[in-house]
Amino acid sequence: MDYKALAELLFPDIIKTTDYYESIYPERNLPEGAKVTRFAPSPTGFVHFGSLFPVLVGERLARQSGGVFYLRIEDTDSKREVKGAEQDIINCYKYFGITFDEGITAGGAYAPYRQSERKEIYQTYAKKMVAEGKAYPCFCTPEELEEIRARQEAEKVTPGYYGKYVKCRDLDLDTVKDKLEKGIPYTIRYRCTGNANNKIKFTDLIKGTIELTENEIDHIILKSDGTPTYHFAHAVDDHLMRTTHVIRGEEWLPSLPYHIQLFSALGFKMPKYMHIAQLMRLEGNAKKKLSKRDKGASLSYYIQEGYAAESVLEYVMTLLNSNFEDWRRANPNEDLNKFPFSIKKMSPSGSLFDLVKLNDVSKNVVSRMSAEEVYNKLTVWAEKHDPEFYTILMRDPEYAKAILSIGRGGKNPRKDFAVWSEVKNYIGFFYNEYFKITDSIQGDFDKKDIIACIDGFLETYDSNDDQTAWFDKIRKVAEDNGFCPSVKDYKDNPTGYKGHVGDVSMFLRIAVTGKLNSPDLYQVMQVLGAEETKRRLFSFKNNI
RNA sequence: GGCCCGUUGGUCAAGAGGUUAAGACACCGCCCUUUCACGGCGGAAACAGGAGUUCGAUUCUCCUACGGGUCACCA
Repeated sequence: MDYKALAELLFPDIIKTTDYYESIYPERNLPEGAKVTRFAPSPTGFVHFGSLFPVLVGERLARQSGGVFYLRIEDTDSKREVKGAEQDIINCYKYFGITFDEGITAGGAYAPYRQSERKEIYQTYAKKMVAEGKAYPCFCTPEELEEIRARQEAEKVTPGYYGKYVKCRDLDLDTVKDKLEKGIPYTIRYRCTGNANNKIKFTDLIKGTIELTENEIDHIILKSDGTPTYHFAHAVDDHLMRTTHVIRGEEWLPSLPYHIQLFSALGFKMPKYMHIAQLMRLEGNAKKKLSKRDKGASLSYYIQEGYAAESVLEYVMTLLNSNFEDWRRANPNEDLNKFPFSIKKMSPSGSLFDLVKLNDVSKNVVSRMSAEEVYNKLTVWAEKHDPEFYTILMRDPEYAKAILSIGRGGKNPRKDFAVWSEVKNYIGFFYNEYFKITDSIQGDFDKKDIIACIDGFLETYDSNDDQTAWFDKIRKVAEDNGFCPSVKDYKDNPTGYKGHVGDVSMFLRIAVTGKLNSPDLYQVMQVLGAEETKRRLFSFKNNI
């Protein structure tokens, strides 16, 4: 069989050689140990939360080693393509602070980074394989393939195009020419020399040494429209773009034996592989893959809810590297990127997504931010997702920041909210648009006493008092009205009083904030201002 | 079904042939406290099961169970 002639017959328009591509995409000139990683999504219009895992691993590994992290779009399946998806991907990751050194927007020396624009490259390599007898055209129709599958199912053997089930492996040149002339669609298949009875050993950087069954199937490398399948594109691109570490989901593990053959058939050096376990969620008692339909499966969900990018990154990092939380405790204010990310600390098994933990992590992250920082991020979020609140926040930035400063800073900051969408609930009462008495006084108190307490407070309230003086006055008001000035004393003798100073505080709190619970009332009044504080107190006692 | 991967408290997880088997989240109790948070202290809670190797196994080996992945002209 004249394979060279066959190659010319199939690819008459391909005139460049693989040597040409090898020379224009040379080995990268990087320092020793620098890692080249990539993120290679398909533009299907959905950015999965789980994709953050390989992305973050790739980004950290590359940046930590002085290497390159690039974005490659795998758009070889036009049927599944969604327009605008590319931009979604970029925007989504941008929000989380993930940037790419090279890719469809940044460009780079290994362009194009969109697989649909690399057709000629794939065909050049496919042509070479045909010329070397390592690939061949297959004219089988979908019906024929279905027939084969049915037969294999009946015979209870592994399905696939291999062994005695192969039809087109050794067609002679004239037959091929004839079919080509008739315009019969065809694919290019890899001529596999493997045997499923053989085992191969492989070392994955996360999973360790694993034993796999050799591939024996003549997989398709080029589809009938001339575009490559994932496997072939993976081999060609990751070789030509000089990827050193392939980081992907563990769903690729079963096709690894085939990839190994492909790299070898093409004469490529194998990259290192890291297969990351899937993120699960709990359904009843079963772990399920976090799927498209699940709330929270999409990265955009977190943007909408108003999770700070740092929060999500921090949470993902706790799942990725088991010692991250220890590091964080030792370095509470350090930049996340300073954490020495290590492959060795990655777990080989899949973890369960835990929203509660995410929220806890997020509360911690937000509590470490300055009021200024919170204000900035909050307004960016609100502008898009709560325009009314945004306008209100923008009206008086200094006031908003003063509100956000309450309980912030110091050793033990408040941890009130995990997401920006919660903030309005916490601080809304500072704005008259949102201020409303929603809670009612707890306990059995005489209306007259409540009014008397509020009046008593109003008489002596001075916004220039410090917190101690302020509270002493409340104690005094309590005492004057038959309430115990000390909660402890009250508990010893509950029948001797109408209530205690805490109850008086509750009256004031509800009058001023509308709620039973609030941040420190003294500071609330300070921020609110004497005038508004008094106005609310008057209004409350008059309407009680 | 074949092949592959995995299995330490409810969750994330550390760990080593001999440990009182860390820590975090959640939960419960107590303390602090004018509320809520914060913080502090304490509690309950785990090596999937069965063989084998070994003086000794949760750690090594095998089997079983369970969970997951994959078997496309999708990635």
